[in-house]
Amino acid sequence: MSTDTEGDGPTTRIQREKHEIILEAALDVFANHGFRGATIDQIAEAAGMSKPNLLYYFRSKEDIHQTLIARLLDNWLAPLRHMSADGDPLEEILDYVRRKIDMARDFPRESRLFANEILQGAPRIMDMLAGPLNELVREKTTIISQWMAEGKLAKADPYHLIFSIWATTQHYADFDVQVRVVLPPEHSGEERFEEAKAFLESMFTRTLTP
Amino acid sequence: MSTDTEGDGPTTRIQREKHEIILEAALDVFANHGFRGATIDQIAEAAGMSKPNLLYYFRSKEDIHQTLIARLLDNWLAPLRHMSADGDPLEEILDYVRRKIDMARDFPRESRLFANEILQGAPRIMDMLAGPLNELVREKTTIISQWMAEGKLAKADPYHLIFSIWATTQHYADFDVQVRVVLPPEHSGEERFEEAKAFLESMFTRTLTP
DNA sequence: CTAACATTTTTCCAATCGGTCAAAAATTCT
DNA sequence: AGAATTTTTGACCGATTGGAAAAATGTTAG
Repeated sequence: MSTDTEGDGPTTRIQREKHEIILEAALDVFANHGFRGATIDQIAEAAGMSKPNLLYYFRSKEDIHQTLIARLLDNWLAPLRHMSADGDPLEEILDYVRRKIDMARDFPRESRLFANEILQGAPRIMDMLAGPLNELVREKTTIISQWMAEGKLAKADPYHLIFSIWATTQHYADFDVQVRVVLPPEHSGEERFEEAKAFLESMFTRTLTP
Repeated sequence: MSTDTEGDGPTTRIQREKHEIILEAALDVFANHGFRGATIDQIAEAAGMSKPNLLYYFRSKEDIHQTLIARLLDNWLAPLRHMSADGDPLEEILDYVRRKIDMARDFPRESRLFANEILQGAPRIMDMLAGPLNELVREKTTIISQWMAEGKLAKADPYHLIFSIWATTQHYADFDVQVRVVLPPEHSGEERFEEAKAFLESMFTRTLTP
């Protein structure tokens, strides 16, 4: 029978492998061309198989994309979830910044996939934004506000603080091409992520130190 | 349809008007769907004309897009160009931040057009990035470094400072959907730009005050 | 009015798109 | 081994795409 039914039914070794290969290839293509810009042929070629063969494993282009997005969202919120009310306030936030920079370095395609989705109006993830993300942010901004009220952090709008963390960190993945072209040659190696980390640590420390 | 007014130029008047209408419509479509995701039919419909009629004014979809990009780049670099070595260092930078936020509010489609282009690897504006933009940034980072060396600003990497300004300000245009969904209802009106401005002024002031 | 020109519409086309289907090939099961 | 099942392929389809051609419709100058 076909394997593209939803449930985690009996999947063979080949099926699991091919699914992985396809998703890996699709991540590459979707991240660089967006949903509309990507073609099944492109993904199939990147995955080393024919288009009908790919469609044997996934019902449709949407199906692949949705699977990719669903996987992404888990890891995407992890760093923010990790922020704990029990830790040292500044250190918790700096940790969050560092983790996000690491993600921009280690998973740039995932970041661009997400960025593409938001840019196009987030049609496929609006529920997640309005639901889990909204709630998570509300929860964490509450913690941050608490810290500020207790004098452990300088007062600032916690929502815009989070936006600025998202923006600055994801920028190094989403606008990587621009960053690399603009940076002078002696800084355009992989060390730009460590430089960014240092800069952002300093910026947010100054911003949040009471 | 057509016509009104007599013309000063034999053929230029109507053409200029239609060109404007088309570019305005195309900006809307390109910003929301990307280059590949946009169709000539969509643009034509938004411009209130038929596809062949649109193609009478522009040779191709690329032609429209390139015209749009070329126009954008002028205004895009204007705020950074405006930064002067003669002004008060901190105030020059805060001015830049404010102008960029204003642009995110007043020209979000242009920002998303640009973001789309960079996300896709900047194939059509690589020359501009590697040329004029690179040089402009080099020029301004030199000024900033000078200010820091003179003790007028706290020391920080000027390139990453500029990146953080780009990222935080453009975020409010490019990720507008997310920003609106995440912000609590009482903050999701148009005042979010003023809040952002206040937050970013504070952040960059703290970051750059010696 | 009419000729010259500018604009618009109608019709069409080749390429590409996402996706189907039946049959071949490979694999697994007994 | 052979049967049953899974995987792969090739041939094909309808819809959409960017775009061309040319006729039809204004518009304007003489």
